[in-house]
Amino acid sequence: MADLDYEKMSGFFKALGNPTRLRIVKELTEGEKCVGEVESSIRVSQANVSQHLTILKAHGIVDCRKEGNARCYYLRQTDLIKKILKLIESKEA
Amino acid sequence: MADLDYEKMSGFFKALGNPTRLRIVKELTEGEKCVGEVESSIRVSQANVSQHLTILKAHGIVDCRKEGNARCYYLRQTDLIKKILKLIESKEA
DNA sequence: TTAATATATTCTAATATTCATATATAATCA
DNA sequence: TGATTATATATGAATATTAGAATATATTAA
Repeated sequence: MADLDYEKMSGFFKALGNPTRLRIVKELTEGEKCVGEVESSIRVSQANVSQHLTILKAHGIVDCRKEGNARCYYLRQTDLIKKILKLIESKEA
Repeated sequence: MADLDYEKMSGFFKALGNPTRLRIVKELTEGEKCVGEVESSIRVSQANVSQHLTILKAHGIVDCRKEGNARCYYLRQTDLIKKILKLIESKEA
């Protein structure tokens, strides 16, 4: 196996290593949502949601598209993310 | 599904969200190693390795046992960790 | 064009992380 | 016992993260 890019790999974990971002990601496993929808479902300020989405996007976890004056965010690799979350959720303490 | 503990889950990701800790974890997927062995394989100072191992232990990722005056660290859930790492490693950019 | 809506960005203060240095502890050996 | 080996912990400086407040931008509606 070739050398792993630990910086990049750890960056992925780091992006998920914040409770608010994890909640956002979990919301998006249900499907694409715009910022306002995420904001109201997790009850975090619009600015903060936007900041976290920017971080998730920078790490390649989400992407977005415009729709009117809204921006719809979605997971880039839904299956991968779902599998990982499932593994962690099933992990006993 | 019951409410998820996002603090705890994100703590798990956060623990893996550092390149040095990820390298340590990767080393331990090969089997139990004592601090000195980890130190020489990843070339990080003893104190720093110890600090990172303490963090990994606090998040339930590793545990350790004494053997003489050495301490052997091992993954608590080897299969789970291996599965997760494999998923991430196979993920395209 | 102006107003309203949706989202992003900038700035700041509080807090957390990281690594290095120095020191402490604990087990083994002579 | 004292010396050595292996590991852990305390401290501090540099840096990063976080959330909130204020403001900016972009799209749509009037």
